[in-house]
Amino acid sequence: MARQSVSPQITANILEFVKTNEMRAGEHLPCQMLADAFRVSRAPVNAALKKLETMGIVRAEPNRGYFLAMDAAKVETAKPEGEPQREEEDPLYFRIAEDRLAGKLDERVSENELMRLYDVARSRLLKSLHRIAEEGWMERLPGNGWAFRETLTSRKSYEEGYVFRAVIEQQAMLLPTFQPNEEEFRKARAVQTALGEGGYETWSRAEIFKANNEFHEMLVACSQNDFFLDAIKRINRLRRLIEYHITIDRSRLPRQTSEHLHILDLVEAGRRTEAAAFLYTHIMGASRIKTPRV
Amino acid sequence: MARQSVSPQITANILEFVKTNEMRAGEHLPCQMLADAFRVSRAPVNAALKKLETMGIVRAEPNRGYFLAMDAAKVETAKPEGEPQREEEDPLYFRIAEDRLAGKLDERVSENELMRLYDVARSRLLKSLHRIAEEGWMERLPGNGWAFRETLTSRKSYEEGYVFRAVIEQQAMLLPTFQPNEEEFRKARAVQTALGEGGYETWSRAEIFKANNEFHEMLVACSQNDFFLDAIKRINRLRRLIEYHITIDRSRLPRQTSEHLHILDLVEAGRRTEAAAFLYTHIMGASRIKTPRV
DNA sequence: TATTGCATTTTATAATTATAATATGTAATT
DNA sequence: AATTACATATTATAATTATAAAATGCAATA
Repeated sequence: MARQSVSPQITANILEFVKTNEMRAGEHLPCQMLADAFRVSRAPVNAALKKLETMGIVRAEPNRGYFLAMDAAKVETAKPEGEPQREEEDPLYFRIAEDRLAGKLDERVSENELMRLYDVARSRLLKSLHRIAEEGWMERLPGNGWAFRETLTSRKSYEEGYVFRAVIEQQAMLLPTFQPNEEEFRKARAVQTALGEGGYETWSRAEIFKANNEFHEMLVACSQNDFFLDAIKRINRLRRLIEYHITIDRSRLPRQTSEHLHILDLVEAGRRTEAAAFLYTHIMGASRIKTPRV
Repeated sequence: MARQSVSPQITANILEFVKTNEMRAGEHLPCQMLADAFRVSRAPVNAALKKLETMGIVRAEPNRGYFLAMDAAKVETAKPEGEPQREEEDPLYFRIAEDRLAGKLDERVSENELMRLYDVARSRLLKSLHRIAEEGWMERLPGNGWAFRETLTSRKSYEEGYVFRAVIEQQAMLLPTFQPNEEEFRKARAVQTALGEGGYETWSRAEIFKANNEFHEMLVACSQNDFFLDAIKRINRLRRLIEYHITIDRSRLPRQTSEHLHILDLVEAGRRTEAAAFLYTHIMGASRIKTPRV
C-alpha cells in the first residue's frame, strides 16, 4: 500500500557499477559513495547490499561495511540466479504502443477504459500515460480522455523523423564544439566490428537496435551540446516503438556496420565535413529501405 | 472536491473563435460544432454558452440554441466585464522558475518542502512539476525529491540553446518541403512592421517576446516537418523563462524587426539559401548581445 | 435532417488516510 | 578522518472515497 522500493533498481545499478569498473574480489563498496553515484540516500543502498549479500555477491564485515565477494567477471554469471532486474519501463507502456500500432485502440480512449482493458490501477496507468505524453505520441484532451497523435502511425511522421535525425546528426558533427571521444570511439568500433563479423546473425533484435542507437547517440554526444543530444534521444525513443514492429533485414547489417566504421574512420582522419555528409546519406538511406506497417 | 471545470477555458475559446472568424451579430453557434472544434463534449460547451449569455454576448432561443448577440468587433470590448480568462499556466510554475533563477531554491528539493513553501496541495504541485519535467529543467530523483537541471541557470546551456535554435531554423528553411505560407507571411509582416514603427517603445515585454517567438515558429512551421517545429517550440518555452529575467534592450528592436522583414523579403524573392544564412546570423547575433543573470 | 433540451451514465479529481520506504543525525568503530 | 550501525524523522505512495464535471442517448422541436 506504500510506494514500491527503488532498492531493486539500486541492486541492478551496483552490479552494473561493479562490472563497468572491473572491480576485483575483496574491494570495498562504501555506502555513501554508492548513494552519491545513484543519487539516493544510504538507506536504499544498504537494502540493496543486504540483498546482494544473500545472493553471495558481496560479503558484510561488522563495522567495516560490504566487500565484493568475487571478481566482476564472475558477477555476471552469478547474476541471473536472483531475480533483481531493473524494470526501467513498465510493460504497460509497450502494450499501449503495440495495441495502438495493431489498430486495437481507437484514437480516443478514456482512462477508465484503459484501466478495465489492462486491469491496472489508475496510478500505474497514469505513470505510463504521462511518460507517453512526454514523448509526444499521446495527449490529454481538455475534458475527459486521451488521444493518440499520428506520430506513431503515419507514414508522413515516419519520414519526417528520418529527415530530422539526418539533419540533427549531420549538423551536430559540424559544430565547432564537436570533439571525438577516443574512448567512446574505441568502444563503438569494437561493438560495430562484433556486429559486422557475425553478430548480425545471432544478436537479438533488441540488442541490434540498441547498438545502433548507441552508436548514433555517441556521435551526437561528441558535439558537447545537450540540446542536440536530447533531440536525438527523444526521437530514438519513438523509433524504438515503431521499428520493433518492422522485421529487421539482417542482410543489410554488414553494410550498415561497415558504414558506421567508415564514419569513425573519417572523423578520426579529421575529415569531418566528409564524415557529416556521409552520415546524412547513411541515415536517409535507411529510411528509403524500411517500410513500417502503417 | 471534484475536479475543476474546463468550461471557463471553453468560454475563452468561443470568444476567440468568434473573433478570429469575424462573426456578425445574429449568427448561429451550433453546440456540436463548437464541441468538435475544442475536442470536448456538448456538456462543457453548453455551460460556457450559458455563461456567455449572462454576460450578454450570446442570446438563447428556445429549441434553436445560441446566437451571437453582437459583432465580433464589439465582443472584444464587452469581454473584460466578466472574469473568464484562460489560465493556461499555473502561476506556481513560474514561481518555481523564478525562485530557482533567484537562487532561492536548492538544487534538490522535496515535494513536501515545496508544498509547505508555496502552501499548495500536492496534486497542484505535481501538475507543475510534471510539466517542468516534460520541459526538461527538473527531474525526479530515484528516491525522494526532485533536482533542478542546469538548463535554466548555466551560461553554457544558454549558449548551446542559441546554437541549437540557429541550426534548426536554418536547416528547416533549407528543407525541400519548406513552403512559405502567404497568409502567415502577411500577418507576420504586419506584426513586425507595427513593432518596428513604435511598438517597440510601448508594447509590454511579454508582447514583444511573444511576437518574436511567433515569428520564428511561423518560419519553422513552413518546413512542414513537425519534428523541427516541436524542437523549436520546446526550446522557446525554456527561453521564455530565462529571458523574462533579462532586461530588454528596446533600442535593439528596430534592428531586429527590420532583420525579420528582410528574411521575409528574401524568402518571398525565392532566395532561400541567402535567407537561411541570414537567419542563422540573426539568431547567433542575438546570443552575443544578451547576457543572462547566471 | 440537423439541432436542441434533458435525463442518465460515465468519468476523473481532490481530499484523506495508513504505511512502507527514504533520508538523516549521531555515537561507535576502524 | 572516514565509515558504519542504528535510531529517528521525513517523505511519498497506493488505496479509498464523495462529488462535480463530462459524455452520451434520445425524444422533441425547428
